[in-house]
Amino acid sequence: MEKKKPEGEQRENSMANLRFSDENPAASGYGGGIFDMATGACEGSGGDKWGTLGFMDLLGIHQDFAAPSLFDSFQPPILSSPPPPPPPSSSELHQEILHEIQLESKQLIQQQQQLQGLPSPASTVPESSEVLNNPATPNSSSISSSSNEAANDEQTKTGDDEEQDQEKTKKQLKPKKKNQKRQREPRFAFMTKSEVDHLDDGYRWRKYGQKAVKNSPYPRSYYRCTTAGCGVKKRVERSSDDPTVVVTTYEGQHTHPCPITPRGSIGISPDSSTLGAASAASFIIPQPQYLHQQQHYIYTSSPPLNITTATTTSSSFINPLFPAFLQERRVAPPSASSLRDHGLLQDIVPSQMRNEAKEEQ
DNA sequence: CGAGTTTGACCCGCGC
DNA sequence: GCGCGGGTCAAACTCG
Repeated sequence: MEKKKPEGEQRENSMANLRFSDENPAASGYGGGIFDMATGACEGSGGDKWGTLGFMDLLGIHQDFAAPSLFDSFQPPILSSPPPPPPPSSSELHQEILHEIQLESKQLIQQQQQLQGLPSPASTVPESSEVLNNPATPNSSSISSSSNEAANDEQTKTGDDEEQDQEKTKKQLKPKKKNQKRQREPRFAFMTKSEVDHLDDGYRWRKYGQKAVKNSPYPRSYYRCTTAGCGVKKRVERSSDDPTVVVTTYEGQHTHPCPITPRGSIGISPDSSTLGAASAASFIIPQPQYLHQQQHYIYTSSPPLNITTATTTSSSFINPLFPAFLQERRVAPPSASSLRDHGLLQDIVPSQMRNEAKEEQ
């Protein structure tokens, strides 16, 4: 069995050059920007709005949880028009991300169309978000998580299942209801220029799988938050185009304060029930130990945020998926108009960054 | 001994 | 319908 490098050794360079990108900026009005930790300056579209923020600020030192009313203002991913095709010059990694974005957007839209008539602003929050944001309300109709499915299975499993059970023991079957699509939870992805695969974000993760990634020599690792009741997952993979870039995708929201960060409770109501009920932005990325390093960010989110105007008031924009360290400072998205003029990928990855990636190859 | 990792097998969704 | 690839499970294993 292969031995991992000591964690401490890995962390030394962790999160150097973080990048965040919106997974569907075309729909959300969000675009990428590179945040330079060393200078505090921001590059790329909308960078000026980032420029005044320090990294510690971004990481949510001044966290205050969003009130439900703020969440109500969150717009669902409704695309008025199909997203533009990715530019032909896109890297494979970015194309993959885009593909995922588009798929998820499509699925979410379909779900909304099916499950909702005329969505009101409050009800248009993607149901997948409700799942996450309401962990304490198992009666929520939107919940289709495995626990609920398991409960359903328990109820539906009776007589003729006994024979099947024997087969299942061998097949590791975890029967799922047909016609009940497995819902994808909201995602937040970011790219990290780092030598370390698994970034220490302060939460405790347990690796539950690893898969080889097609067209990439680097495997993708799957992690789950080890905190009981917290179903947050994250995928970590290294870009095949630029091995120095690690793509970390978070899925779900933490329902608990950061367990290992001394200041993990900063701004976080210790009452997790409050978080759940209010769909509070519990996606807290704590203060890592490597803040002194120069870091670049591109933020991403999924499902996409439908920021319909470029001037979406940063104070009212609270996405339950969006990391609190970005929300808390009301980080305003870059100009949406600048995003619509380009392909999705260009929105996700600022041109400068893409140039960087090319140069590095 | 508990927690975390590895790894092969399995399930499922999607594209062809 | 089939194959592929992504995602997950769980037994075996390692480590502290």
